Amino acid sequence: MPELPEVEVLRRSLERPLVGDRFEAVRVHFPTLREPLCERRLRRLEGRRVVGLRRRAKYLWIDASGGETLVVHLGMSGRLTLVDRTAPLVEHEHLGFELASGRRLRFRDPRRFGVAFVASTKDLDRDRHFRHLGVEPLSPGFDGARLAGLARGRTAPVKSFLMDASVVVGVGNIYASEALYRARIHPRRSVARIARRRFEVLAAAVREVLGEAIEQGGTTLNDFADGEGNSGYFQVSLDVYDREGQACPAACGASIRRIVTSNRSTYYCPRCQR
DNA sequence: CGGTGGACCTGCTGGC
DNA sequence: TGCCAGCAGGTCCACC
Repeated sequence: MPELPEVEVLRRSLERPLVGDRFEAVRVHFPTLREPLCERRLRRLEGRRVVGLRRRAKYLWIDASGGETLVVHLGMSGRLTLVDRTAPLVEHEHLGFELASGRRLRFRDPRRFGVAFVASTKDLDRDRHFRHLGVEPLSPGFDGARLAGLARGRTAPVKSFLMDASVVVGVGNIYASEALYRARIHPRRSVARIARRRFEVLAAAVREVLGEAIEQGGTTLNDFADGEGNSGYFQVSLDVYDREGQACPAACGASIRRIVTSNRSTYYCPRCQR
């Protein structure tokens, strides 16, 4: 489900309601996620206030008072929503945080690819989940020169390269296809055969598509929703993703094609992208 | 080291 | 109508 824009939309939607609230009780209902939930660690949040929300890659960091941070990753199907504390448990509700305000932060994840844990705030950057991560695409350090440098000595298809979190974070299967369409680069083109100038175009395309998706509230294909349950709108602006057989939006006369690269569906225009 | 393909899970859809 | 293969927005790891 969620790539960088969806996690950022979630972060923004939760920031106002959560900051200043206090964790009163942590309930682990079903600990089996990609990494088993550690109830003992999670309960260290009890009694602490929320002081801020940050995002790193596709992870949400909820900083609590006393130097502890709740880290959440939504995997493919995870949802983090605010509900009334008395709302009934739903299927696949693994975890709930009861808040002093009378609400509950509910974490539900049918496919169980998500992650939730508590770590010391000051150690986050050295945590095994984060220490290998590459550049944030919306940070000033991300540009064509940086991408070209990271591509040096590599031969992978550009789509795999864009989705490699040790290179650049947050770009998943939807936005990789979309950025490459905007940059007019064929997804199978080796990064060894991309000129410096085209890396500038690609970096700009990545920034733009992620930025626009955030403004539109993210992409809701099936079930993405922000912390208040609102769906996104960017799905109507997707140029190629899941549009196999449809006319290229540039009206070039070709239709969108679907191929599989490293086990993921990839969409592109065979005429516009070279 | 870089690159690839499969494993991990449940649920929905489309074709027969 | 009902069944089932195929596919789904992520990440990690074994293997070449």
